Amino acid sequence: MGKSTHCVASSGMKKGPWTLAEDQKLLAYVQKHGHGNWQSLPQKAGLQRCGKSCRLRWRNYLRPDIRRGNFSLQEDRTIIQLHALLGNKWSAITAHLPKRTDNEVKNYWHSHLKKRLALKGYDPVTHKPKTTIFGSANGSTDDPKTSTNLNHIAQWESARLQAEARFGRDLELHKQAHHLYNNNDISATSTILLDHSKDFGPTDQLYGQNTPQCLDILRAWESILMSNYSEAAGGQDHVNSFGNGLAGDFEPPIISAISSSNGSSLMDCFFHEPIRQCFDENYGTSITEPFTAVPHNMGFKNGACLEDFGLWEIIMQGRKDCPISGISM
DNA sequence: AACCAAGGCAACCGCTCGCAG
DNA sequence: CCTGCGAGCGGTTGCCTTGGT
Repeated sequence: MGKSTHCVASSGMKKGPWTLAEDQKLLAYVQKHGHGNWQSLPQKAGLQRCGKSCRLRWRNYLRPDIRRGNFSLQEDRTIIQLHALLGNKWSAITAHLPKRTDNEVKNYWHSHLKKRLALKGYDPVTHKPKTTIFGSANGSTDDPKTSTNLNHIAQWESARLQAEARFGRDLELHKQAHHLYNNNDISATSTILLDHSKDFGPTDQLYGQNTPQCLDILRAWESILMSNYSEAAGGQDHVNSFGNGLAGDFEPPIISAISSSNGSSLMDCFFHEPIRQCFDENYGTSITEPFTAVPHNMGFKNGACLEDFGLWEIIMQGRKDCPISGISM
């Protein structure tokens, strides 16, 4: 283990809140020279701070690509779902929240989301109901809402296990596909991916070998909810009624996003109405909150967020045989 | 208006990880 | 392989703000 690098207040280093002048000094220095070695930066920049403090200030506050302000419902959901999957891995969670810092997400979790879950009777650590899954605190499951919530939690757990299993299989299959692709055996690559899509649906081939696990579980969960909803709705398509204008079957949501041409946001495509309702019931968020639309200039002409397809983009970059039309590369 | 408690958030601290020598 | 160092991560602290009395 390395020597501790924390700031020593007695050595003349300043601590506490940063002043505007300090911010300006740090900002100016980094913009001109880059941060380079954080340990030596304060001296070069003329700051009475330790390097660690400078690094933190830059990362969490001064960096130009930071989005501040309220978290959208979409971000809320992402945090909650990823926290259920990853636990307190704030950096990993933040990796899926563009322009947010891990510190901000962590604080937001502790001050807002955790409480919301607790308020709804869920353990913020396990994301399971605080009472036993087979009955409420008073031993009754008569309350239909409680019953629904428990059912959703069971579905979530089922999705998680399903996703874990699938992730393992995905990895192996895509290793094979990737190997063949590297050897220019496009035909064999397609065969593997198409066979795979028979089992798991076509979205998987979009991601290539590095399917993000979080998206995988979201899809798994969603597919369970969608199939259940379909049954409950007597086979009628209520799912697509929200806004992406698609008719008919329960298409995998990401494919819905890609094939939609009316400018609907990723929210519209990725999380259909019943899932929002379910989420609202489970986590107490308000569906009346305006959804943050994904800017239409982020990649897909229809508004789907290219960042969500980042790995696929990397894989497909420069390829002329991109299977989906209408995508800006 | 003054006080107090609670909440929110920026910053700190200690530890681990990864890498170079 | 071992050691030292810088960077990153997650938990915690403490100050400031806000809301209630």
